[in-house]
Amino acid sequence: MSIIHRFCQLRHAGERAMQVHYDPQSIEREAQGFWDGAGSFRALEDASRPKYYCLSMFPYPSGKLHMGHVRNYTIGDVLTRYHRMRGKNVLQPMGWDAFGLPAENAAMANKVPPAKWTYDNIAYMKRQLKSLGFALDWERELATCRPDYYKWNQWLFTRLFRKGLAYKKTGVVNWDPIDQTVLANEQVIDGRGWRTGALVEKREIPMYFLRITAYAEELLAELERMSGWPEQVKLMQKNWIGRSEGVRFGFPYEIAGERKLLHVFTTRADTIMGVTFCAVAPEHPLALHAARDNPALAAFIAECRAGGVTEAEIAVQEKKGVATGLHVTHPISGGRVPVWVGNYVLMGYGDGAVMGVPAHDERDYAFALKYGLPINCVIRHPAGDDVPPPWRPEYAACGTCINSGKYDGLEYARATEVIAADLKARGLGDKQVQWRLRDWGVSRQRYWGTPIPIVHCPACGDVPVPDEQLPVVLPEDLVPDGSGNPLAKRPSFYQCACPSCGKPAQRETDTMDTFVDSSWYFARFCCPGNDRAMVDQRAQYWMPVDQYIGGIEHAILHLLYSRFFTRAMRDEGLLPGVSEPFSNLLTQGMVLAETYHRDSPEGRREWVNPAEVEVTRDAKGRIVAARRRGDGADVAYAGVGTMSKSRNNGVDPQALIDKYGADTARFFIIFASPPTQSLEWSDEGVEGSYRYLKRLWNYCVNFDRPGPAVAPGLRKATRFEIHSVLRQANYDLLKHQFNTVASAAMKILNALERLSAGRSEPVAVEGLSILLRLLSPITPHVCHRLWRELGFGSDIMQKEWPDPEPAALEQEEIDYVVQIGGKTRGNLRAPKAADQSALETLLKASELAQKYLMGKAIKRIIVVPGRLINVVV
RNA sequence: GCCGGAAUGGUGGAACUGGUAGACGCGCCGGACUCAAAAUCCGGUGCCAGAAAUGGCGUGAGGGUUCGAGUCCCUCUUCCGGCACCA
Repeated sequence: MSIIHRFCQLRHAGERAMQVHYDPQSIEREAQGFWDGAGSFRALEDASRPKYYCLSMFPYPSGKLHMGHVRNYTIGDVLTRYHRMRGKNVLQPMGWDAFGLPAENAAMANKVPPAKWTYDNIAYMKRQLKSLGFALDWERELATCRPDYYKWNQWLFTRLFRKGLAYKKTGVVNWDPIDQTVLANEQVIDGRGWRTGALVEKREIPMYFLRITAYAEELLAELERMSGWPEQVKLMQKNWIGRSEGVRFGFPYEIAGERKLLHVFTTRADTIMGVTFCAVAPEHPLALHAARDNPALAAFIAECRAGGVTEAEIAVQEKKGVATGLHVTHPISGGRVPVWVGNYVLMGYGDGAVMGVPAHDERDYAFALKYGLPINCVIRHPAGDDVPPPWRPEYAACGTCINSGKYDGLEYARATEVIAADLKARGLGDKQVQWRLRDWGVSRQRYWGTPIPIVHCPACGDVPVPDEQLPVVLPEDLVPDGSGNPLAKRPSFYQCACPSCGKPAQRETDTMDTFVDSSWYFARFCCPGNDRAMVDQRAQYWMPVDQYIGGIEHAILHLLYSRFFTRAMRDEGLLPGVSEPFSNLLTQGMVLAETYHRDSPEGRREWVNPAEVEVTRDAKGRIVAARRRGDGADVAYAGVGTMSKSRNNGVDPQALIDKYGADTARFFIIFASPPTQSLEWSDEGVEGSYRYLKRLWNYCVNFDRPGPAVAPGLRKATRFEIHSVLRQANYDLLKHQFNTVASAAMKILNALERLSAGRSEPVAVEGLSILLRLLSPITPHVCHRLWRELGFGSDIMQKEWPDPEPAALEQEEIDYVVQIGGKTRGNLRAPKAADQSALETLLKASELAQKYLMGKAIKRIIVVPGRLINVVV
C-alpha cells in the first residue's frame, strides 16, 4: 500500500486547517482556476500515446443551457475524466451548431439580427459550460455561423457538385400562400401556417440535393460491423435505408400516338397476374396529363396539394383516389388496366406509381373495396384460395401462384424469377434493388445558414463559385420579417459576375440545411485554425471519434448524414481510411419533470412550474394534494413529461448551480438514472445528492480525529466490501452504467463511516483514496480539493484509476442460497471450494433440511457453483 | 399509419450470462440533539394476514418454456423517440 506512505509524507508537508463547512462555490472556483492555470484539458497530438476522442453533440445556442445539455455534457465529461485517469490522451472539444431557424424567429420577435442574438447566446452559454467544470479543450471551439467554418461547407459542396454528388432537381415544400414563404414542418400546425393560419399547400420548387443514395449500399453494409453502436439505432438506420429487392417494369400505354411506359416497382412480382389497377401520385405526369380535360380529377389533385408534406401526415390521412380514365396494358396478359390517382402514392419514392393487387396487399384491398375495383386472388395462402372480407394478414403471405396461367404452381422465389425473365424478354423491365433512402435535399429558402456557392448565369447555367472567391459571406446585419428570404431582397448579395464568362449573373440565395454543418464538425475539431484546408493530417490522429454522446432523437438523420459526409470526405482524399465517424455511440435519454396545471373556470389551462409547487403527502408518502406556493392555489398533478416550454416544467440548471454548485448538479444527473434511460427530475433527489457531498466533506474534515480501535474482522470485511464495490463499479463504468458508480461511491462512504476510523486506520486511508478517485469524474471539484487537503497529492487527475486487489476479494466461505420445492428457504454457509456432493452432505445435515425436507423425497439437487443449491422434491 | 424503445414498492432506480426481487437514494414513520426550528445523526419501511413465529401474494395485462423467469418465447395495453425543412 505505497499510497499510504506517500499520503503521510505529503500530509506532514502541507498541514493546514480544513474549512469546516462544504462550500461548493469557493471549491469549484478554485478547482477551475487550477485546471485553467495548468492547461489541464489542452489536447495535443502525441503518436506515442493511445488517443481517446470523446465528443458530445454540440449545442444549438438557443439562449441558455437546458437540463438535456447538462446531462449530455456530464456523461461525456465522466467518460473523458475516466479515460484520462486510465492513461489515454483525451480530446474533448466544444462548439456551436449556430445556424438555424430559432435565430430567425427570435429576430422577428425582437428585431435583432440573428447574428447578434446567436453570438450573445454563445457568450452566455459558454460561461455556463465553464461553471460546470467540464474538461473541455476550449482552444478548439468553433461556431458554424463563422465564415472560417462554413467556407468549408461551400468548398466541399463545389467539389461534390463537380462530381455529380450534388445536383439540382425539384422537391416538395410547405408553402404559406399568405406570407408567400416556405415553412418548416414544425411551422405547420394542424395543416396551417403558424403565423398566418392559412391552409398550407405543397409546392414543387428547384433545389439542390446531395446524392446520399450513391452510398446507400455501403452505409447499410457497414452497419453490421459497427459493434460500438446500439442495436436499436443500427436497426432504425437499416429500416430507414430500406433496401428491397424486387422488379421494376413498365405498363405500356399510348398517348397522342406515342408509345410510353408507366413504370412501377414491386417486391411481389409473383402477384402480377392479380393486378386490377395502377395508382399514381397526384404529382405524376400521367395524372397531370389526364387532369387537363378532367375537372373532377383536377379538383382531386388540387385537394391533394393541400396539407403538409410529412410522411406521418400522409400516412394517417384517409386513402382516397380518382380514376384518370386512362388505361395501360398489362405487360403479361395484355389486358386493360385502369389508372387511378391515389393520395397515398408518394412521388418521391420509386417512380411515383404502384401496381394495385387488392387480393394480396392490405392497402390495395381497402382501396379496391372502397372504389369497387375487382379483387383477383392469385396466390394460395395459408387461409385458402379466396380472399373474403374482412382483410386478414394471411392474404399477404407468400405462397403458390394460382389463376396465373403459365405461372400456376410456382412459389414466390421461382415465380419472381420467371416473371422478371419474361418482362426482360419483352423489354419491359428487370429485377432491381430499390432503396427507401432518398437523396438529401439541402436547399433552404432561409437567411441564417450557409449560402449555397452557386452562380446562375444566363449563358453558362449553374456555375460553382471558384475556390479563390470562397467563402460566399453571409451578411450579418439582416433581420428576416417572415415573408421569404431577406437575401433575395438584397441586390448587393445576389448581383454578381459569372465566374465563368464574367457577364452579369445572379447568386443563389438559398442556404444549406443546418445538418450540413453538423455532418463534419467532429473532423474540424481535430484541425483548429487551419485556414488553408478543411481538415489536415491532425484528423488522422484523432479520427474517428472514440465515443459520441447525444440524444436518441438523432438516431437517424444527423448520424446518417454524418456517416455519409465522412465517406464523401474520405473519397475527396480528406479523411483517408476513415469511413465511420463514430466508433462508439451512446444515446442518452430525455430529461423529464413533473407537470402541474390549474384550470380556470373559463376552461383555460395554466401550467405551473414544479419549482413553485408544494405537495402534501399521506402517511405512506403518496402525493395527496399540491398547491402553488405564491397564492396557495390548488394545482393538479398531471404526471411527468419531457421538459418543455409548453408545459412550463423546465428546471433551470443555472438556479441549481447557483444554489448547490456544479458537483451536486452533476452527481444528481448521473445518479438519477442510467444514461440511456429517461431521467426524471426531482428536487428531493438533488437535496439528497447535496447531502451526500456534505457527508463526504464532513467525513474528510474529521479524518484526523483519533477513532476507536478497529476489530480485525471488521477491518477485513470492510476491505472486502470496498474492493467488491470497486470491482462492480469498474464493470459498470465499462457498461456506461454510471448511476450505479455513483451508488458505489455512496456505499464506500457508508462502509467507511461504519468503520468509525480515520487516518490511523490503513483500510480507511486506502478506502478514501479509492472513493475520491472513483467519484472524481462525476464530482471533479470536490474530489480535487479533498485529494489535496488530505495530502494524497496535488492533482487527482494525474493519479491512476483504482483497480481492486485480488487478495482483498478472497473468501474462504460463502453463503449459498437454498431453494426447496421451488421456494427460497434460506442460506447455507459453506466452503467456497465445496463440490456438489460435499454441499449435499452439508445441506442434509443443516437446520434447513430439518425444517423443510422432513418426510419429503428428494428427486434431484441442482447446484450452481458459488451461488445456489436447489432441491427438487 | 410505419420504424425503434420503455413499463419493477409511495418514488428514482438495482438485480452478473435464467439463480435470495427491491442494492443505493428520495419520501414517509419513530427516536436523539435543540427553548424551538433548521441542519445533522440513529432505527424502521414491498403488499396482505398475524401479538409474534410465520404464511400468502408480488416486477404493466394474459398465456408459455424451465428445477428456477424482472430476465427467454407468444399475444395485448399504455407511454416515449423518429418519420427526411426543429435541432
